[in-house]
Order: sequence, then C-alpha cells, then structure tokens
Amino acid sequence: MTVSEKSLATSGYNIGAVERNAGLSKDTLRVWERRYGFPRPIRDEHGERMYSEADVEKLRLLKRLIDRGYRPGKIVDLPSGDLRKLADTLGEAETPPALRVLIDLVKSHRASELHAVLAQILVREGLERFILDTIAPLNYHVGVAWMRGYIEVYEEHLYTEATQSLLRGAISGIPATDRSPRVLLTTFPNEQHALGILMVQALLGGNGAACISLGTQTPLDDIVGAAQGHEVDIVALSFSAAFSSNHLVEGLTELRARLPARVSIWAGGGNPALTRRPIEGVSVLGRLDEVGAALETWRTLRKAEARG
Amino acid sequence: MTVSEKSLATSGYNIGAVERNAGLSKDTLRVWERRYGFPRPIRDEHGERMYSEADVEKLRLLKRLIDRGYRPGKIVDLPSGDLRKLADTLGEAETPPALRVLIDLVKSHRASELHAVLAQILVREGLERFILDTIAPLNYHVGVAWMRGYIEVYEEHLYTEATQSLLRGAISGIPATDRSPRVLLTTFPNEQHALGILMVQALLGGNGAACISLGTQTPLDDIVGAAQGHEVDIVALSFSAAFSSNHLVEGLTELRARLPARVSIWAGGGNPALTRRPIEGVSVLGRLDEVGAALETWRTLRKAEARG
DNA sequence: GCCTTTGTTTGTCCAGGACAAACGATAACA
DNA sequence: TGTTATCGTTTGTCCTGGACAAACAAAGGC
Repeated sequence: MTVSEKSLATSGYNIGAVERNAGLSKDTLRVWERRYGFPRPIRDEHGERMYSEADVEKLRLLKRLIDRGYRPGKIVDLPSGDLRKLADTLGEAETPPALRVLIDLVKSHRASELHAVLAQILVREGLERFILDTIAPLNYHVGVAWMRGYIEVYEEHLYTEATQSLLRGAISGIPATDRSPRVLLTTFPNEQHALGILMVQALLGGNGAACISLGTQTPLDDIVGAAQGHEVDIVALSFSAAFSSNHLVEGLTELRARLPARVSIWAGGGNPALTRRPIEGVSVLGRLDEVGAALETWRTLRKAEARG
Repeated sequence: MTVSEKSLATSGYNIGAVERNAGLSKDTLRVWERRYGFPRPIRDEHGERMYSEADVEKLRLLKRLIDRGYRPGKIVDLPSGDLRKLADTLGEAETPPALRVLIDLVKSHRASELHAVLAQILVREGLERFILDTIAPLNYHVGVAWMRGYIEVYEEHLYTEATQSLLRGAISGIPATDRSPRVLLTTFPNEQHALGILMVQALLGGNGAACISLGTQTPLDDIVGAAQGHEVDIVALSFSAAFSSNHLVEGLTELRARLPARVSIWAGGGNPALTRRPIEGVSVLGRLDEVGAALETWRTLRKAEARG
C-alpha cells in the first residue's frame, strides 16, 4: 500500500501532503501543534499525523493571512469563519470599473477573451501607456482580489499567464539595439514574480536601452557573474510585497559591495522595504512611470562624465 | 551578523540552501551523514551544518545518478571524478554540431544573436519541427552542459529567457479555438521549469486543441479547482529531472484520485520516475513527439464513446 | 519460467530541545 | 513630533537519535 493510497483510504492528509497543499513546512506544522494546539491531527495506527480536510482548509486561510502580515499567535485560535471574514476585509481600495471588467473576465474563466481585450488595449494605447495605465494598476487590484478571496490561486495564475504572454510578445517586437545603457534584469532567489521585470524590460526597450533578462530567481553570485560577463551598465531588480524585507536589504547591500562602482543598481516593485530607508549606491524606482526619467538621468550623467 | 554576511564570510551553504540547491530533503541529508558519513559538513559557531561548494557539487551528481536508478549506498563513497564519469556515460548522446553552435552562443553571451538565430530556424522549419528538432534536444544538451559545469547558471537563465520569449510569441500567434479537447497545463509546486508546458502548449495549440496554461507551481487543490472551473478534458503536467521522484508519484496519485474519471491526466518531461513504473489513470508522454499521437488517440476514443 | 517470501536499503516521520531572525513595544534622542 | 537604538517576545528552522513502512533485491517454491 503506497502512502497516497493510505491517505486516500482513511480520507486524511499525512504531514507531507499538508506541506504540499497548504505551503507550511513539516517543522512548522509540528511546532504549531506543540505551541498553539492547532492543528491537532488524529494519528494513524503507527502514530503518524493524519490531518483532516477542515484542518488543511483552515491552514490555507492562516497561511494567506500570515503572508499579508498577520502573526500566527494572534489568529490561530480564531474559527475558520472569522478568518474568512478577516481575509474579506483586508483589501481597501475600490476597483475602477474599467479594471473590474477585466477582473470579472478572469473570474469567469474567459481566458481567450481576456487575452483579446488586453491585446486590443495594447494596440490602442501603445506599449508604454498600456503598461502604466492598465497592467500596473490591474496587477495591484488582482492582488487585492486574491487577498480577499474573490479570485482563486489558479485564476490569478491565469491572469499572470495572459499578461506575460502579451508583454513578451510586445518585447520581442522591439528591435534589438546596442544603444546604451545595457541593463541586466532579474530577481533574487525566492522572488518569483516575473511581471515586474517584464514591465521594466518593455519600458526600457521602448526607450532604446539594451535589455538582458535572466528571468526570476538568479543567485547573487550569478548576478555578479552575469553583470561582468555581459558588461552591463545597470542591474535592475524587482521585489514584490511578499519578499522578505531583510533579505532585500541584505541582498542589495551585498550586491552593491560586489559589483564595480560603475555599475548602477536599480530596485523597484511593490515591496515596502524599498521606501523605508535608502541603501547606499542603490537607486529606488518607487513607481513604474519613473523608469523613463531614470533612464534619461543616467544618459545625461554618463554623457557629462564622458565630457568631463 | 546576518545570514548573507555569514554565508559570504564562510562561503558555505546551510542545510536549507542545500535542500533547494541539490534537491535532497533535510531529513535525507542528515540521515546520509549518519549512515554513510557523507556529506560531513563543518559546523558553524552554533553547531549548524555548513556545506561546502564541493559537497553540493557531489550531492548534485549523486542526485542525478540516483534519479537514473543507481542506489545511494553503492555510489556515495565514490569520489566526484568517478561520479562525473558515470554521469557522462549516462548522457550518452554527443551534442550535434548544429546544437553546439547554439550552445556556444549562450556561452559567449551573445543574447540577441541567439534569439535571432533561433527565430530564423522557427520561421524556416515551422513551429512543430522547431520544437521537436531544435528546442527539445537543445534543452537536453543545455541541461547536460550545465550539469558538467560547462555553462553557468546565469547563462542557462539567459537561454531559458530567449526560448521562452520565442515560444510565447509563437503561441500568441495561434488563433484561439473552441475545438476539443480543452487542456489545462501547469506544474506542481517546487517545479519551476516552464519550458516543458510551453512546448506542449505550442504543439497542442498547433493541432487545434484549446489550451489553458496556469504557468508553473500550482498547488494541487488549485489544479483540481481549475480543472472544474474551466471544464477541461485533460490536465497536462511537466516534470523536470530535478523534481523529487517521490513527490511526483504521490502528487499524481492524489491528483488522479481527486479528479473525475472523465478528465485525463498527461504527464511528461525529463523526470526518470515517469518511466519507472506506470501510475494508474495517468498517461505518460515519454517524448514530445508523442503529443500529436496522444491527441489523435484522445479524439478517436472520445468520438467512439459519443457513438457507442 | 513466474510468483511468493524473506532480508536489506532508504526515505520520511517522530519527540522535544535550542536558538537566530523577525517583530513590536519602549526608551532615548534630535 | 518624528526618528533611531534597546530589549523582550514570537516564530520558523535547525538539532539529535530513534523508529518504521515502502522500495528494492535475493532466495525460495510451484
């Protein structure tokens, strides 16, 4: 009898299955049981934990709230209903009707229609306005909708796919250039959100910079290696709200120390740590619409240096 | 002293980093140390394991060989050199000159040139042949080159970006359809490789199937939810060689149990566990060129069912 | 030959202790 | 008033060493 057959037969989850399903490590699950008394799964004939469907459901809710800043000790004793209400009241901003229509397309699983409508907007408004006025705010509101439980994880995945597809299509339409600056785009390990660097790549490419994207999750060593190998002028990194603030500060500080001074570092994205305290030698792009200006500034400065 | 400063100073990996890097669980790493005496990492000032670069390197080699059917106890004592020789004889095929040229472009950081050459091949050969004859074998050989240390992580990232960009561009050019089957494409959590599902999406889309991609790393629950929400006929999953064999079998078994019988499951990718033992109710696509045939088979069967 | 049984290997689970990093509150300072 | 240090609390990850089921290999019986 295999493990999964066993868990199916008794209709419960073993600790490994819960780790996969709820996204909480085995160590965490055991230590929560010890400290908070939840979850307290029944044991099978060999003393191994068997979690119920309700346990896993509540663990998922807890994980969602903790990701948004709640602390386990404060909410672990609340019943599932209260947790659900809490998740509902999290998002504050009203969604504008134009975006609401798009989110409803996501919600009703009309993937191809969503893609078509977005493509239409892209053609009508042009790449830059499309990103600044549609995709960036839409990202935010999809995030809010997800947090409220209004859309499911898989619906958010669907949205991300559609957007990525459009952006990559638009980027590949930008003619290659050797104009400076050369910009390396990526994220640190554990940062999975690719949309940030795609948007920046599109904006920079549209302004004639030479972009080299490494996708997400490049180890620090390799960022340094790539910056040297490709002889870039700027390393641009994106940080979503979920990324650990400390890792952000430590990572950027270490990167700054290891890159030659002539290579600029740009950091952007929705992470609050970016606006908390400046990091020496790192430029923070608070919003996407600052990208164009930052590029102009860089070119002006470099020209002045060349002259002086 | 922070984690990254610490890791910078002593230049080692903690056990969590090794788990991510070599794909062996913490439990496994500890029990190997207890049983085989390898790896025997030094300890930091708090008694925590600090693995060396060489340890991680050898662990990666071991993992690769074990995935191919070798048993830990038999090979763990061999020196890295012998393991490498063993691994070399596994990846039997010589890299054909045509692919060699492409890999050398990766190696010499000529990103735009690589993109241009690939785009040329795509136009000349058509999407299906491009994928089957160029991208699929190239993927394999880039993987081998990385394993042998011939190319760096960031060079592999660069290759992945170029390929993704081309494939997504091609996919977005495929007109939307409502022809059956409806196929949901994604990967399990911890499986980050997106190229597998992109290639399948391109092949299926080219054959008139309606594809819905969720990107990578969709939790099991959400795969089930998406399959229902989108009313799909087939759920297609991709598994790279690095994905844990145990999680693969358990995950697929659980998914099979939770999806209605009328929904087919297709599994593909380079993971050796797929070809080791069949999983009931799961179709394994050993190679990409089986996708077309599998699609035909599905349509024939469905037509027969409708008649009978 | 093939199927069952028995022995060995191997990965995952367990308990309960420890501690660094993250967090939050309070105090000191500009 | 607002911003930076200090200190206690919370929380996740790591530790040890034991146990055992599942996977695998080898030997036995039909």
